[in-house]
Amino acid sequence: MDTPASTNLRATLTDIAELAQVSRSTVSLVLRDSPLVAEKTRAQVLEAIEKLDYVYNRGAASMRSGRSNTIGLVVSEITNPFYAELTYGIERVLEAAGLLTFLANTNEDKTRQGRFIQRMREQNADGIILSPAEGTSRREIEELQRSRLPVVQILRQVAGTATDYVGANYRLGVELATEHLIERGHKKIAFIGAMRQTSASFERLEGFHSVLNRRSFAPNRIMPCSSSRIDAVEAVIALMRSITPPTALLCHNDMIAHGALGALAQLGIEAGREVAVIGFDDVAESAISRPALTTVAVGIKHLGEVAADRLLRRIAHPNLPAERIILPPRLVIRAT
Amino acid sequence: MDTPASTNLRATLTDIAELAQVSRSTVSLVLRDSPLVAEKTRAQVLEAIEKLDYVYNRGAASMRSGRSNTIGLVVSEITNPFYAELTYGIERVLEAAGLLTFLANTNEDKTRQGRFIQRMREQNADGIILSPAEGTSRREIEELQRSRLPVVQILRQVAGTATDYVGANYRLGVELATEHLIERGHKKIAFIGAMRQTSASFERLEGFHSVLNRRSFAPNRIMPCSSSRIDAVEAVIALMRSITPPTALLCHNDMIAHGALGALAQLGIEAGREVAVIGFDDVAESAISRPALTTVAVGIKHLGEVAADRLLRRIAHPNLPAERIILPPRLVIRAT
DNA sequence: ACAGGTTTTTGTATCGATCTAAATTTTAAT
DNA sequence: ATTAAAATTTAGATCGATACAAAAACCTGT
Repeated sequence: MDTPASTNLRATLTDIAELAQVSRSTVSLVLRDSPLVAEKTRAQVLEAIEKLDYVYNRGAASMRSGRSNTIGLVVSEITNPFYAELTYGIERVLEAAGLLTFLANTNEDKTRQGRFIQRMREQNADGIILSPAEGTSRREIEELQRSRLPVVQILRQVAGTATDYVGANYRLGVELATEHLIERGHKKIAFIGAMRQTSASFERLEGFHSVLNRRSFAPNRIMPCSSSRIDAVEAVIALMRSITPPTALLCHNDMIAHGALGALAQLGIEAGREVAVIGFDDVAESAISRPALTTVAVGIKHLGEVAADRLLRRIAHPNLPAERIILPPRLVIRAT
Repeated sequence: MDTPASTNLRATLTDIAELAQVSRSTVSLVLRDSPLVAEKTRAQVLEAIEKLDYVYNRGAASMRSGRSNTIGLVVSEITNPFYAELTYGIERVLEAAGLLTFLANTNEDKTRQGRFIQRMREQNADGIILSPAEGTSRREIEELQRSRLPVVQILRQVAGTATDYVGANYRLGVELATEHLIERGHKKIAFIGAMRQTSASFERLEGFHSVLNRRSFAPNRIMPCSSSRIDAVEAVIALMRSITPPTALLCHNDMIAHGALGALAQLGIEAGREVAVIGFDDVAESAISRPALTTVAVGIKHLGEVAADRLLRRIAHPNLPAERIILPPRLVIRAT
C-alpha cells in the first residue's frame, strides 16, 4: 500500500470563506455569478479561489440544487464526420447555456446505449439528446420519459414514441434527388442504402419509391450497403459489373457516396459524366472532394443547434407538449 | 411556468430501506455488492429497488466516498477510426473494473480539452487518459499532476512531462517500413506526414531520417499533409505529378495511406506494383480494403487495454513512479 | 440623528449516499 | 444450556455544496 495522500486535500467552500473573510454562503453566491454580491467582496473571494486552486464539486452542488449542468449526447456512429459536425452544433449551443456535453458512441449497440443512459441518470444529467441505436424499443424510450429526464431524439425516432424530435425531411430530400436524376434522363437508378432498421432509412426508401411510382418507373435497384466507405466500394463495383449497370447512384449518405466515387475512379468511370452520384448530408468533405459531390444538404450544424435549443426549452418547461421539428433539405448540385 | 413536478420524486436509499424493512446502511451495502449481507436480505432489498425504479445517485455517493467510478478519455480526432478502435480497448478494461468512460473529442483544440478536463475534475473523476491536443503545454500537464488526478498520456506525450505514458515505438515502426522499402529497391521514398507538433509525429520523422542516414541515402521528400483522406489525395496527386515522382509513399497513418490509394487509383497507377504504399496503425479497414494495405501495426486494442490497465494501477497506487510503456510495432506486409 | 428602504451578508437545515464503530443475531463448540 | 466467535445489521456523523429566511450594513432624505 502507498502512503496516504499528503497534506493537499482539495479546498472547499469553507476554506475559501475563511481565507476571504466571508461566509460560505457568500462564496457560493460568487461561484454562481450572483448579482447579489458587492464587487469588492467578489474580488476578494475570487482571489482566494485562485490562491487555493479551488475546484468546484459538482456532485455536492447537484445534490442540493437538483441540477448538474450536464447533458448526454448519444450518437451511433462517431467515425462518420456527419456526427462530428453535428456534435459541434450541439455543443456550441449548450455550452453557451453553461452546460457541458458528455458524448457516447454506441456503434449501434443497444447495450452500450443503455449503459450510458443509465449512467447519465445516475450523474443527475439535466437531459439527453439521443440518436437511438438500431433496435431501440419503444419501451426503453418511454421508460426514460417516465423518469422525467428531458429527452430529445435526433435524426431518428423510435416508432410510436412521443418525445421531442429533430430531424430532416429525408423523404423529401430523396425525392428531390430522384426527380433530379430522372430529369437528367436517367432510367436506371440504384439506391445504395444503409439498410438499417431506423426511421431515417425507412423515410429515405419511401421517398425513392414514391417518386418511382409517381413517374411510373420500372422498379429500380436497391443495393444494401452498410454506412462505411469500404462496403460502398464493394457494393458499387459489384453493381457496375452486373449485367445492367445503373447510370445513377443515389446514396443513403455522403460516406457511401464517397465510397462510390472511389469505386468509379477505380473502374475508370467518370463520375458526373457517365454515372451520376448523389449523396445525403453534405458533410464538409463533399464540397472539397474532387469531383465535388452532388448531395442533399440538411444543414448539419443547424440541425444540431435546433436540437440543443429544443432540449433547453424542454428543460425549462417539462410539461410542454412534445414537438417534432422536421427541417427542409436542399439539393446541392455539384459535379457528380 | 409549468406545474411543479408531480408526486414522483426520485426514490432514495431511505425509501428502499423502509420498503425492504432494513436500515439504510444495509441497502447501501447491497448496492455496493458487499459480501456482508445475507442472501435473503439482499433479495428483499433488490426487490424493493426494482419496485421503486430506484436510480443510484452517484453525486451523493462520490461526495462521501471520494470516488466516482468515472474516468475521462480525451482524444484529438474521433473521426479517425483508429481512435474509435482504441476507445473500445480502453472501455472494455475499464468497464470490467466497474468504471464508466466519458469521451471527449478535442479536435486538436486545447480550449476544448481544458474545458473537458476541468469538468472531469469537478465531477470528481477517478482518472484521465489523455491523448494531448497539439500545443498542450508542460505546465498544463503538471498542474493536473499537482491536483493528484491520475493521468495516463496515450499515443503522444508532452515533452518534459513525467506522467505514465503508453504509446507505440513509432520510430522503430517507421524504420521497419523504410528498410522494407529500401530492400525492395525503392530509391525515391516520400514521407507523407501529419506534420503535427506532437511526439508521435517527431518520432516518426526521426525514424525516417535515421534509416536514410544509416543507408546514406539522398535526402528524400517530406510531404506535409493533414491527417485526412482528402488532403492525402491532393498531396499524393501533387507528388505524383511532380518532376521526379516517388516510387514509394510512406504515410503517417492509415487514413492518409487510404487517401493515397485513392489518389493512385484515380491516376491509374497500380498501388503495390508501380508505387508502394505503407500506412501506420493497421485499422480494421486496412486488412479488407482492395488492395489491402501494407502497414505498421501497433495493436490498437491492446494499446488501449494496456493504457487502461496502467490507469487502474495508478489509481490503486498513486505514488508509484511514472512509467513509460512503449509497445513494439510490427510490419504487416499486404498488397501495397 | 433617524426612519425606511435597499443592498449585502450570513446561519442553519438539507440533499443522498458512505463510513465507522458498535450492536445485534446466528452459528458452532463445549 | 452456555459461551465464544463469526456473521449480519444498524445508528449517527459526515462529505461539500445550495436554499431559505433572517440579520446586518449601507443609503437616502428629512
